[in-house]
Amino acid sequence: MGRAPCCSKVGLHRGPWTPREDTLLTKYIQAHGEGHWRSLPKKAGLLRCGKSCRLRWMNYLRPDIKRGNITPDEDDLIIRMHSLLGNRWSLIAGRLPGRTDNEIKNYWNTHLVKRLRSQGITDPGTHRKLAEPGEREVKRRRSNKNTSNKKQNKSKAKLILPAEKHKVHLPKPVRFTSLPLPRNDSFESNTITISPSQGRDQGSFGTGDSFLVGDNDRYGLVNGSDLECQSPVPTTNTLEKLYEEYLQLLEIDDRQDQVLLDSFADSLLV
DNA sequence: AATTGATACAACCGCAGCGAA
DNA sequence: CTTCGCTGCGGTTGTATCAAT
Repeated sequence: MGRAPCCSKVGLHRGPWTPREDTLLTKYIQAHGEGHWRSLPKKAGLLRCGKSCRLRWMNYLRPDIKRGNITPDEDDLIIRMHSLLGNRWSLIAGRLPGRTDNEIKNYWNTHLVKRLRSQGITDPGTHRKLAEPGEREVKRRRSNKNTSNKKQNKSKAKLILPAEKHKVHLPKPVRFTSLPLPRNDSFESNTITISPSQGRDQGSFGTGDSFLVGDNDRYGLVNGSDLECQSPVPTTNTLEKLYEEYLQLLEIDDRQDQVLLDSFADSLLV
């Protein structure tokens, strides 16, 4: 049983991506578009698994990714959407322009779970104060992965912490443009110039007409003039729209109509 | 200054869904 | 209808960085 691994792991790079790998991947996708992940690494000259390339692109290199701290509006939206959709991170991410499912998942696990618990919500997974029998779950597939390891125990221990410790983080580099990249399409209108030898200074962030791609000294600068610079942050209007949409859903939720909720969730997939 | 623990997030893993053959 | 391969998703792990001691 068991499928063959997505690719032979022999001789492939793993772990953090280097600026050179990022450049190779970006340039290849600029030229050939997304997709065909399996064959992409070879064609792009990367010693990476296709899956790894896809992940790197989707979560980090895509030009429409917005980096930077989650805003309070986004924060609230994530909580509301999670209460409706559960751990369907990709659906939630789909409603937060520029945010990736991985980012939202991480944010949920590192910030929101703790915060909800500190607010007395003992089960952030269901947003309930007390565990209730027969609670509905929007669980996807896996059911019995009994991987209780030290990490998990550690995480559980963390969740007992009474209050979130507030930390101030430097803003992560921001990618401007929300143009969706059509699959297998070229980047003609989305040219990115990456020069790893330039601007290795986080202080460059947001200054002049250039901004960082990536963090700290690992990545180069992108010339802002080469990009379609659109609002890096959803406008208040956008968020208000989303709020309205979900307030309506909350009304539905009040009626505890799971069928409707599920159909809504399905509609998001369209 | 060194060590230890906590935190954040990038990256990996394995499985399910889906379409093509 | 079945099989196979690719892609996408969510859970989990690894590790760099920061804070506390």
